[in-house]
Parts: sequence; structure tokens; C-alpha cells
Amino acid sequence: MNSIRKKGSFAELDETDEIIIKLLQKNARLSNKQIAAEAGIAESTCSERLRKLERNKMFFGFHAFIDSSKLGTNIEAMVSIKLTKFTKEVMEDFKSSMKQLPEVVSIYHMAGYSDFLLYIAARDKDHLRDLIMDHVTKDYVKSVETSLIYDFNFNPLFPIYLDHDK
Amino acid sequence: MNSIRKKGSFAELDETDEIIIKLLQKNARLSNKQIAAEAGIAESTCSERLRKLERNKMFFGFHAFIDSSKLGTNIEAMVSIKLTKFTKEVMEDFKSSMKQLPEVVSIYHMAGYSDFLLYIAARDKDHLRDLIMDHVTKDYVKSVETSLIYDFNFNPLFPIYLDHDK
DNA sequence: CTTTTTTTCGAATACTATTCATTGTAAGTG
DNA sequence: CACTTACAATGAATAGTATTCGAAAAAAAG
Repeated sequence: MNSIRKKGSFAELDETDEIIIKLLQKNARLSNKQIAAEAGIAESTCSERLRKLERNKMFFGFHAFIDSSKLGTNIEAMVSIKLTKFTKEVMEDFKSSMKQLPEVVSIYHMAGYSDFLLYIAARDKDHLRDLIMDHVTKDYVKSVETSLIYDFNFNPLFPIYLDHDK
Repeated sequence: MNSIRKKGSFAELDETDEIIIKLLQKNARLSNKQIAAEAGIAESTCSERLRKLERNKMFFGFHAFIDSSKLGTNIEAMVSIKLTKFTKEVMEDFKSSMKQLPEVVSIYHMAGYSDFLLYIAARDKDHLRDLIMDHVTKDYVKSVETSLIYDFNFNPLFPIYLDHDK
């Protein structure tokens, strides 16, 4: 025990855990009974394993994905940001202000061409413009480049790269 | 009845529906009882409303978000793609091939600087390089620009822009 | 091989979801 | 503004699901 692989990072995850994780990636509202049946284990075992996975902070969360067209969102954009300063303080300040904006769905902190990518969902083009001008642009923001998103696609099965070598 | 607003798009969503949706955006594994308590309605009413929301295809799905560091993913990248052709066939071909790759977590179809943005989660840099060269680059792909992602942040409360004017 | 620890299991109990008859509320009609 | 009709909400009863717990099995440690 206590190998580097087992210390907090991945590990102690067996094939059954992987099945449980994949099932919940696909459908987070599955009942314990359904998961147990698909994994081929007893219900009590299944709920115990689930509790253990949660204790080990395997899950960041379980979220409903909504049809945005039914929520009044009519425009989605990717906004590419370059900053003038690269201190940790500035980076963190920008990130935490962006987290506060409900319109900002995803924040990618990048290395390369831009410093941040923001996935923004707005009511309409006026709302988008006002949001960017009033809340995204800051004195330490060097450039802002907005691109329209035609279509967004999410794969719930975030890949799992574990070798069950034993 | 039968106004444009009510036909399939948003509508007939009241404040209680909004509460239910927001609760499930934050935590998709909430029990019906918990949702009912927070929304201040009877359990039977709550499960009926939930069934109705599902019937109206309000939810794309409910997904577990996993701590990627525990799954053997050591590198995440945003890959910006430009194509040589812009026919619907080429676009759709590219999109559907990308959907097949488990490493591709999100696909953004864009208007503007690039045609597609791909959020990719890979084991390591070799895996990333091989994946891009072997499966992302196609004969109709003009350019590929890869940027490392330091950090990704997701806001589960996708914004809701409905006016409950009545 | 024996001991200790951990994991699994199923039956019992505790809890939760759904059904359904009833009541209440809002919208359509003369 | 009564009256009708349709729809939504309620709680009690039933059906179904989750958790607890003692026993047994399996895995790890000595």
C-alpha cells in the first residue's frame, strides 16, 4: 500500500467502479437499484461503493443539461481574451470575476494564443455586447475576440485512462 | 393558447419549474422529496412536474462530472480547426467523426476565426499528438492549432432568460 | 497456513416515489 | 357574473427503493 499511484490520484478503482462511473456519466439520475443491476452487484454493495467514490471526491458534481433554446438563450459565443499582465493575482482576479457572471458557462484558462476562452450564453446580441463591454473587459485586458457558436456538443463519457494491470 | 411563444420553444415554464430546473442543474441526484421540499410543493406534484418537464424535452441529460486527474487524464487541450471546404456535407462529416472519438469532450462549431474548437482530454502529450495526427487531421482540414488548457471551469447554472410577464 | 481486515451479500427495516380519489383553481362560455 | 369544463395540487395509501446490519466470503497481512 501507499504507492504513488494509490496516494489520492487515481487507483484502487476497479472495473466495477469504472462501470458505476460510466453509468453516472451517461445518466446521473439512475437509481442505486438500476446501477447495481447493470454492474451485477448487490444493491447494498452498490450504495456502499457509491458512498466510497463520493468520499474519495471522485465526482465534482451531477448536473442537468438543459435545452438552451427553451430557456431564452438565443446567442452563444466563445470569447478569446488576452491579458496585459501575467501575475497570479491578475489571473485569479479575472477568473473569479468571470465565475461570478451567470452568462459565463465555461472558463478555459489557456497556454498559447489566448489566455482565456469564455463560453458565454446570452439573450441576444445586445445583451452579449453589453456583457462583454461592461463586465468582461477590464483594465488589464489587452484584447477581446468574439466568435459566434453555431452548435455545441458535449460528450458525457469523459475518457477514463486507467490500466487495471494488477 | 397556441401563441408562437408557447409552440415548443420556451413557455409554460413558471417560477416553480425554474426552481426545479435550477436545483437539478446544481445537483442532478437530488431526490424528488428534496426537490419538493425546496420548491415548497407536494411530492406528488413535484414528480408530476418533473415528468412533464422530461416529456417536453427540457433536459438533454443528467451527467456526472468526474475529477479528471483521478482518471489518468494528464493533458487537456483546445484544438482550433480550419477547413478548406464549407459544404454542409464536409461540416457534418467532420463533426460526426469527432463525436466518435472518446477523447473529444466538447465540440464547438464556430463562426469566425476558426471553424471548430475541440476540447480534448488525453493521457499524455504523445497520445494527444497521435490522436490529432491520426484522427483529427483530414484531407479537408486546412489548419490545426493546439493550445494547452491549464484549467477548466464549468458553471452548472446555465442561465435562464424567461420573462414571467403573464 | 493462520489471523486480521475488508468486502460482499441478503433479509429486515427505514425511507421515498407513485397512484389515485378528492378538492381547489384558473380559463373558456353563454 | 354564474356556470361549465379542464387542469393542477393535495395527502393518504400502496408500491417501490435505499440503508442498515449480522453473517459469510474474499483478500491482504503476518
